[in-house]
Amino acid sequence: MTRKPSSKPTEAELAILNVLWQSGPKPVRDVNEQLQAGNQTTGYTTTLKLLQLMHGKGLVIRDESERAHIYAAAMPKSQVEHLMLGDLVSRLFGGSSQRLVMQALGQTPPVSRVELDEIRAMLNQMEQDL
Amino acid sequence: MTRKPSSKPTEAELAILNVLWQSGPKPVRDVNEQLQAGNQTTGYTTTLKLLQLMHGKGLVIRDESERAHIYAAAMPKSQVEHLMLGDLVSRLFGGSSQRLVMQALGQTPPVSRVELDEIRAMLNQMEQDL
DNA sequence: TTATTATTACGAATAAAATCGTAGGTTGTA
DNA sequence: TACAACCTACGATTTTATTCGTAATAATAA
Repeated sequence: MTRKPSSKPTEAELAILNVLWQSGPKPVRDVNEQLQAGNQTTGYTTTLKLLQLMHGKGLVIRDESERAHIYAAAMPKSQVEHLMLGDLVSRLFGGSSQRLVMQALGQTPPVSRVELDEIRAMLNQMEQDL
Repeated sequence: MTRKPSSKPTEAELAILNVLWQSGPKPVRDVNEQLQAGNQTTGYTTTLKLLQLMHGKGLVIRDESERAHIYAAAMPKSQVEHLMLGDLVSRLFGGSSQRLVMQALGQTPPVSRVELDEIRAMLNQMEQDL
């Protein structure tokens, strides 16, 4: 199996991916425990099943060399961020990522002066590359 | 009925809200037709049912004074944008809207020089209010 | 009036996502 | 060996979202 992942992960799948991105490759048990930490109440076999489904979809890869399979995210987090931002931009912001950015900047809590400067730096960089 | 909407709309619900935001209050038939325009293939009663469910959730309001009820979005688009951005920020960007903004700026296609300036203006404005 | 058409309400079918229980097998340990 | 703990696989259930068909009624036209 292991198809190429073209569509965005579901909610439960994203929660799992977050664990894998944060902690690196892990067996099911560890993934499940870390989910509990985030006040989830997911049974072990639920997490297992989800990981198996995600493997089928190509969202995760796994090392089966040991009895307890080790799962890892198939895509870097930035790629899923890109996917999901693109989705939101097209479904809610009429395809304009600028509009998304403007709206996001207006969110509470406001970003700090330092963060504003970092964003400015990025804008300048982008203008260079333009 | 008509509870306060606290959670984000589903995909199909968002498609309907987009129509209502764009065209203003409309009867079911018009909403359905505009959905078709966006290469959907949704039966009339499907749209009707969705609108009824959305009404129950408080996502839309309706004027029942005429036989054909007139539906309207219950929230301004900006509020749903806020809701959904907040959701994405917390689920994928560790609560940092700055990270979301930076990632969004890196998206293709890149924003234009004019848009960059508009974003800069917004940053300056935000710094004022800080 | 009668027939056609439009509209709501709503049950029910279908689809997608998430959850769980159990069977079957491996490993570790007394 | 025998028992307990652990693991995968996977069917089945539950929950949520989406879609559709039909009945009841109102408006409209012939």
